[in-house]
Amino acid sequence: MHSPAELATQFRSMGRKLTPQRQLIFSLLHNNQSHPTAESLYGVASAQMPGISLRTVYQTLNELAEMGELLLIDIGEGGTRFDPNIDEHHHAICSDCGKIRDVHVKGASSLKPNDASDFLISEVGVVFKGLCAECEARGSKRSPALQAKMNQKSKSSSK
Amino acid sequence: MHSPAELATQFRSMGRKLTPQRQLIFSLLHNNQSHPTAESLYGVASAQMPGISLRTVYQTLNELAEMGELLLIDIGEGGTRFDPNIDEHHHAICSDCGKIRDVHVKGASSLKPNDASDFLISEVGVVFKGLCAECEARGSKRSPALQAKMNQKSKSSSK
DNA sequence: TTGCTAGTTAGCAATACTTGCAAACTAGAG
DNA sequence: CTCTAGTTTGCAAGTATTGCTAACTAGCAA
Repeated sequence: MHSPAELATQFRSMGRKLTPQRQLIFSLLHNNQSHPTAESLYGVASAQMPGISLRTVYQTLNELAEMGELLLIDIGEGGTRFDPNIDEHHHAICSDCGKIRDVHVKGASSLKPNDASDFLISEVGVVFKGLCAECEARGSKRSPALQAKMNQKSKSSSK
Repeated sequence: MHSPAELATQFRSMGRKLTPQRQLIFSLLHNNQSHPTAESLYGVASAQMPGISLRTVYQTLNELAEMGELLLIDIGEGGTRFDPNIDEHHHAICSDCGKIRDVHVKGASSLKPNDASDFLISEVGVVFKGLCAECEARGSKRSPALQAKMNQKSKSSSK
């Protein structure tokens, strides 16, 4: 994502207005590596600007995504995550704490399905699931049942 | 996924009952490559067993997933997709028609993030986005804006 | 075959996430 | 300073999924 200042210019040049709400969201997103959900961003934003609406957060997030300044990640856990990092990268998701980490993968962009030569690839995404360093160190272990349940669709793990 | 007959045995051996509803769902899932949503399966199931409940479809699907007989795929488009193919494989998703295709990728399992050596990988997933042969042939082109919108979170594209 | 009971189903309420809508508001051009 | 197109809010509505529970039934045992 571009810097708040650059985004400001960009917004104006598109006939969009630079409102305090948008400025706040830009700044909260800048250098944000936490892959926040709309809701979590709203939480932080509310602290600094009481009264800001969740609707506005969603709206601005969607606008940024449309402009290609944000990526949307959907890991099937609660809501959509927003990623201000738009360089080519991939994700490592901890199945225990749910944290998502940006990672780089050598050779990822040259991957090809070996049984779908007729598919015109425009984008390749790699997702690693496993344990992050902290959870591994903590010796975190869950019952296979719970683990399975989590891998499927836990709606509340990391909130 | 195992055959309906094998699943029947498996269910019973776990103290679960083999109901007509479950049998129907097993058979609808067997050799199903369409990556259905719960809703779409419900549609087909209803045709053959009027009165079956969507709740039951969800329930059975979740049970199968817990047993490891199904994989859940979440592509951030409408609902969760269920994949009876549980062998190692990956997915190619057409950004135009939304279809998901199972593909195999040589070397995928040996991919590693090159900047997260402390992450303990348990699973690697590769997703290709692009155009399937049909959509490509049809010369399908969408406006960049719409395209962006679709990539984000279209809730109604392929239903 | 019958009866019993643990496991299931159906249906609706409830929840979580996200968007649609309309009225009130405001950034920024002139 | 004015005006207006673009914004923000708050709430209703929509979609996807699960919780709850009364009625039902598969499958065991007699």
